[in-house]
Amino acid sequence: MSERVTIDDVAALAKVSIKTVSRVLNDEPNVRPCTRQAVTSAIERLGFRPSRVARSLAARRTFIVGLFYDNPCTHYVSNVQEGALQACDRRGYDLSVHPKPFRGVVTADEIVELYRQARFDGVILTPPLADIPALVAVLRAARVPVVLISPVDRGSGFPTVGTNDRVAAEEMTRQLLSLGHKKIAFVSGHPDHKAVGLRLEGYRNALREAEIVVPEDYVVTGLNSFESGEVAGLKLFNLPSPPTAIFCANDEMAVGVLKVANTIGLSVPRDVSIVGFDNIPITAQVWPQLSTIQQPVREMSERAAEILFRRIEGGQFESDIEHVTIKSSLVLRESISHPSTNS
Amino acid sequence: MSERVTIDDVAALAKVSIKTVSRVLNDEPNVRPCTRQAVTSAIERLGFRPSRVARSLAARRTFIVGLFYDNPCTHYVSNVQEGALQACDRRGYDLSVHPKPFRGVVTADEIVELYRQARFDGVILTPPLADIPALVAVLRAARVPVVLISPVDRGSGFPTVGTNDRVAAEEMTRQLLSLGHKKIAFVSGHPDHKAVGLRLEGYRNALREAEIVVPEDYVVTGLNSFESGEVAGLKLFNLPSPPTAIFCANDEMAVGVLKVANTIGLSVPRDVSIVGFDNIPITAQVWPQLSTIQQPVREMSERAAEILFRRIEGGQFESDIEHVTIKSSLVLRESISHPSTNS
DNA sequence: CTGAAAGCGCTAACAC
DNA sequence: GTGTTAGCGCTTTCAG
Repeated sequence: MSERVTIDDVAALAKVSIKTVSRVLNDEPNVRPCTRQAVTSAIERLGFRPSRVARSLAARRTFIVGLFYDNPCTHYVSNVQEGALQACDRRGYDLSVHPKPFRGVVTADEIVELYRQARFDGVILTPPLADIPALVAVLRAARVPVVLISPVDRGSGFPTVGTNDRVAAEEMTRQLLSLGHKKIAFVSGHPDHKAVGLRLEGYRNALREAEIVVPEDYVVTGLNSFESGEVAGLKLFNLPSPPTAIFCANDEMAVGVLKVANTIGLSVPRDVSIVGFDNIPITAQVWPQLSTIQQPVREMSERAAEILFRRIEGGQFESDIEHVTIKSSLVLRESISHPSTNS
Repeated sequence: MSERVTIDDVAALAKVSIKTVSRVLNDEPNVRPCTRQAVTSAIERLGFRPSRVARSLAARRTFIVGLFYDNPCTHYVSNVQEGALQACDRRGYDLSVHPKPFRGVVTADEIVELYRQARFDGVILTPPLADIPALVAVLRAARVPVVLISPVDRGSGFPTVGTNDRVAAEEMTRQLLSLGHKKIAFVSGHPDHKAVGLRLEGYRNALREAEIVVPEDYVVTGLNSFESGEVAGLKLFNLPSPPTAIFCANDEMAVGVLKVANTIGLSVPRDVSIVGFDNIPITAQVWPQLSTIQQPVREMSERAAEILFRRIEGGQFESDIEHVTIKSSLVLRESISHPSTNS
């Protein structure tokens, strides 16, 4: 009822030792049902809530995991958070979120610092932070329990969860090929993001497989932003022989390309097909709706959190490092069709 | 260097008492410069980092504030988080984020529970949670230090930061009137959101001021979502005498209306002007770009956090309750023009 | 099955 | 200026 009820108050009321109360709180065995009952009702009557702070100090575990990110895409971040939060909820952990602007090695030290001061039980890293070998190396050296969300699953020494960016990009490219497109361009993304690099690879693989040679000016580099998509689109549409389909490494750029197409009077998909990657909400709200690839971001971060919990709780015994891949899938909507005959 | 360096190790190395180390750590006065120097270098040499957990337990303060929200809009939430995070960073606080699906009073108890177990120093509430009197009342009864982000600034007993929704909506409506529109419709939002209610009031005020009577079927109710905007738009366009301008209580619905307009072959703004509210990124990425109202969400939550810190640190003396309003402003873009003569 | 005692690593009074 | 002594509210040996 009143302000500060402690475990001692409960023990006194239940006429047991604080150790017994502690046992009940932590669902430990070796407590007689009737004792347990007495403790429970004392807790109830006093409105006792154990202090996480005190528990953390004594148990030397905070039940807090740190989530570090540096990603300009709101939807990506928000999905990562939701997934992690959900997993945390289930397991009684708290999440501490930390947007860290990418500044190379400095950031790594900041993360270690926070890990040590705040005594996180573990840390989750998302791209592009998870893609920076130097940063990851510092965390390893500091023996921080980390799980990475990253398409790169080798050599980090940490468990990783990712998706099959390359294969999904291959599939989407094949989809365009199967519609009859031969002049397919690609707007690649920010060089720091490994994932978008893999998407470019997938695109190239599929075209090679179809024995189509891509003129180099069909591959333009964007920066993952809407604006960079506009620039890229303009460049492609002004080519002497413009493409009939444009595959963008992410949705924001695809929307940029779409807008430019509309602005200069091209009709989508009649004059040009456009596809993106990520399936952010806007792809379903523009006109025409964009075809894209659904990335299972929530599931990925949920999974990452679960792996982290297992390692935390498994202690040092869980030494094998797992790499999980969760599949992305095509979302086909209005923005694609057969190429028009006059192209 | 090694795993667990404590304040005792530092004290031993610096040949002082732990209290002196503590003084240095907390920048307290009454330490001779040379002693301070000795401590500092001992800290440096040992790589000591004070445990926040231990500090929290001893000081009976966690330096953590809880942020509770239940808002479907990703951009809103993300801006609130960023603002709060920034304020926290500056003042050495941590933020603990908690998406709480609105389930009436149950949620209030959950918040109190978390506050007591996690020992937050304070709590920030955003709409629509902050708009629920019953919920707020429970927090008051539990004596939780709270700051609300809410357009309603009276009677809660807590400090509040909000924006001038009604006045901004009045201005936007006047803007449409000044372009010559007389048939202006309004798509209102979810009834649980007080802010969108105020926007409707602003719309009505401006029309009353202009002595224009609005037919009741010009005001339709949406649910703040894109889809509900589509439905609302369809309804309005099918009216015997359709409006020449549509004001939506938020941007998502405005985008829905815009999409429907495009789909049924109306040209915006030639056939109909459309405006939204919030200035989310998509408004600048659709074609034509939407006029809207810029809500200073980041600044609001930053301010809310600062007020909370002041109250936490000011103890019980800071008893006056402040209500801060940060102005919203019009963002005029392509989606509005004079009504065409044939309407 | 249960309890006594000893911390966890820091801050807070109050001496000196 | 600085140190001593108590805690903060739990978990954890280790006896019983």
